[in-house]
Amino acid sequence: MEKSRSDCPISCALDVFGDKWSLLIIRDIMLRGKVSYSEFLGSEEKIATNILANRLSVLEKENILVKETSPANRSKFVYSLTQKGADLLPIVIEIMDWGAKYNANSPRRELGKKIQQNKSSVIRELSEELKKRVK
Amino acid sequence: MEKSRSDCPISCALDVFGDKWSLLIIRDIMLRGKVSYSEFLGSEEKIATNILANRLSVLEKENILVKETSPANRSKFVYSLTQKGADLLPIVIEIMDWGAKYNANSPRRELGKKIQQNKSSVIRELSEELKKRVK
DNA sequence: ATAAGTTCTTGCAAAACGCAATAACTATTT
DNA sequence: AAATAGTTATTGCGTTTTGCAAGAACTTAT
Repeated sequence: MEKSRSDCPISCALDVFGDKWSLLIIRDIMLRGKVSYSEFLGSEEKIATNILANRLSVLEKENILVKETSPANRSKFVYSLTQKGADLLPIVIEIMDWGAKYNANSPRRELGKKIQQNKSSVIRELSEELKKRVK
Repeated sequence: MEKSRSDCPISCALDVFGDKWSLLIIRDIMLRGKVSYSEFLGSEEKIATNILANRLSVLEKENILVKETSPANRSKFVYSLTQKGADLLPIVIEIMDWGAKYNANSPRRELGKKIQQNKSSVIRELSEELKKRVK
């Protein structure tokens, strides 16, 4: 059993994804269609390989991600969200909205504007999409 | 200017509060009526004094918190949320909901149950409350 | 003066991070 | 079956951040 700092749900959640990288991996899977180690490595934030390997193993252990061999290429692995992982969607969307609102260098693109106009419908629709590929 | 990893709003947001402690301080102010250094130190998660001092200065520099001398006790400081800080409320509430849903040791109390029943009304009402004491 | 309360700094050891190199594994090519 | 290429890690090492204990700086109360 891992040590948790307290029973506060916020504290427990931060014990899992309270760092600078975990939610970016979640974002890549959730919003950018990325599924593999090399695709995560390619993201603009340039996560280091050892950090990526560590986060993937933590997220898998926490049952947020599932790792499977790719059906197309059997030397490749594919990472998918579980329902627990897909349920992070509202958090990711809220963070995206706040970040876009308060960072001048983060212009809102299609999704960002849609969030601004009707956040709950974005969450509802993306949630349906995610449901189709949840493991 | 601080180095930001990318212009992605999620990445920029995590550059600010993507750690295990910042959102717990925000929680204390937002939901628990805490306002002072010693009150933050007293929280059950037991943040270290140097980490607390560092996080408070970062959050102040990022214009999420404002530090003022207490009107009641002039040897004391009081930390308040800015509008930018108060706008973190939806994120905090969503994290709280997710944490309560997936952590068996986080029983839902009054607020947790209210979030489960009608999340958007909780956010709306608390947002109004916060607006009254925003700096 | 002394004591007590509050906020913050310093020193030091431990853990996490960042970067480069390279290993392990599978599939493909020669 | 040897060599090559692609994917997913692991290792080593130096830097940064964290965690913990001690105590300093400041204000107020006695």
